[in-house]
Amino acid sequence: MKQTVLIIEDDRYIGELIEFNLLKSGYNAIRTDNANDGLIFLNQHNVDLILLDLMLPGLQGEEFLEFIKAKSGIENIPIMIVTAKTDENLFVKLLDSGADDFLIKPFGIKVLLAKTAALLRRSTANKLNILEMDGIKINRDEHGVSVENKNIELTKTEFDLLELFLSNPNKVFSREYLLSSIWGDDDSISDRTVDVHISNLRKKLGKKSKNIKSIPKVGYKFSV
Amino acid sequence: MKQTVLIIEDDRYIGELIEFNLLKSGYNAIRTDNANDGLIFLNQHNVDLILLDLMLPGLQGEEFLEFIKAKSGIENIPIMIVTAKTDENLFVKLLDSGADDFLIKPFGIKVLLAKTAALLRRSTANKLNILEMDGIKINRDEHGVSVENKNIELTKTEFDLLELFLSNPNKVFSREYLLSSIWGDDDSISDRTVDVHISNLRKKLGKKSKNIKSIPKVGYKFSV
DNA sequence: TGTTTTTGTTAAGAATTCATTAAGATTTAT
DNA sequence: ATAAATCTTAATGAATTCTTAACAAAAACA
Repeated sequence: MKQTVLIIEDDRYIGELIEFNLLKSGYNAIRTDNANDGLIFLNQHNVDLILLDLMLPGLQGEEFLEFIKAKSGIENIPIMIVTAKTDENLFVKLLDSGADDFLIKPFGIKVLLAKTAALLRRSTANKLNILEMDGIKINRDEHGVSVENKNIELTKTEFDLLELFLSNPNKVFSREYLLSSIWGDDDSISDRTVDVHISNLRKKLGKKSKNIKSIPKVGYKFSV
Repeated sequence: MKQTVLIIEDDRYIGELIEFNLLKSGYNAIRTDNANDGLIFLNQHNVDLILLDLMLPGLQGEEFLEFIKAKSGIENIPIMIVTAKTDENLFVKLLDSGADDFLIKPFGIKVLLAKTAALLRRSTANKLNILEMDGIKINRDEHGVSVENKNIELTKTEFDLLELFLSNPNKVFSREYLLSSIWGDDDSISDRTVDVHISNLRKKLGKKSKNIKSIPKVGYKFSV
C-alpha cells in the first residue's frame, strides 16, 4: 500500500523537483504552493508525511506547523521542514513545535529520499496494531476484523479499504486516490471496480455499512 | 505475579514518562539513567523486559546490548530499543545483535504499552518448554509433537513452523517473513516452498490441520 | 418533471493464488 | 560411500478473488 507525501512549497522548481523524485520512488506525492490548500488536502485525504517550506505566502510555515500539531486527527503526521535558513534557535523552536526533521536547501536527491524514508518508517513502526471505530475493529497483525465483537472475513482488498477508512474517519477518498493507494500504479483498472469492492465490504459489515457514505461525484468516506 | 521492566534511559523526562505509564499498567518498572546501574540491577533481580535507550553516557547502548546477549543467564531477556534514530543499517545491526523491537521517538503511550505487552507475551510463550494449543502440543527440549496425545513426527522445518505458530496464535505470517525467520537470509528460495511445507505439516496434523488458515494474498496463521 | 449522470448490485468469466503431487537435488545418517 | 530422509522446485488442478459489463436505482441537473 502506497504512502502519501504532501509537499507544501511555493518555489515551483523545488516543489516539482521533490514531487518528481518522490513519485519516481513509488510514493503518492501531492504538491500545493500554499498552506491553505495544504490544509484543505489534509482534511480530505490520508497523508503520511508533510514536507513543509517555511517561507510561504499567506499563512506562515511556523503557524501552520503549530496548527497541525494542535489539530486532532492529523497531529501525528510527521513533518519535515524544508528551508534555506540555518538559524540554530529557529531549529530548536521548530523542534519544540513538533517538527520532526529538516531538509536544508540546497539538498541532494539522495538526502531527500533517505530522510523521507526514515520518517515514514518511523511512523509505520509506531502504528497501533488495533484500530476501532464505532464497533468496527481491525487487528493488523491478525488480519482480523470484527463488527460488534463478531468476527467477519474480509479479502485483502476489502481489509485494506477498511483500514484506510478507519485510519481516516470522515475523510473523503476519491476513487482515483483509492486506486492509486490500494491498487498501485495500474492504470488499466476501472473506477467502477472500487464501487464493487465497496459494495462487497458494505455487505459484510451488515448494519455498520451505513458508516461508509457515498459522496456523489467525489468518492467515499467513513463517517463517525 | 507482576512482570518487571528495566528502563535504561538518561533523558529524565522520557524515562519518567515510561516508568509512570508502566507502573500505572500494573508492571514493576525500574529506571536507571546509565548502563552500569542497569547491569547492577540485572545481576540482583529478575527482569522480564529491558527498554534500552541507545544514547547513553558511558557505555553505549549498542555495546550494552551485545554485552547482555553474551552473558549467560540474562541473554534471553527481550530488549526493546528506544531511539530517535531511523537508520536502516543500524536497525539491521541491532536486530542482529539480539534486539527484539524498536520504539521510535517520538512515540505515543498506547504504542509503548502495546509493544511492551506484546514482547512480554511473546517471551513468556518462548520461555515455556511445552507449548499447547487446542490439543496440539510441542516439547522444545525433546523436539516432540503430539496431537491429542498421539505422537507425530515432524521434520525440523515443520517443527519450526509449528513452534512459531503456537508461540503466536492468530498472528498472520507472510511467506516472506516465514522465509526470513525460519529459512534465514537466503534470497534464492521460492515463496512456494513455504506452501509445500505447510501442506506437509497439515497432513501430519490430521484433523487439527484446520487450525492453520490460509489468508489469501497475505500469508498463513494459526487460529484458535 | 424529465433527462442525464452517477452509484449499487449482480453474476460470469478472467486472473490470481493456493494445495498437492511427484521427481530430482541436497543433506544427513550409517 | 551408500542409503535414507528431507528439501526445493515445477506442474497441475482446485479454490478464491478480482474485474468487468449489464442493468437497476438513486442523485444531480436543467
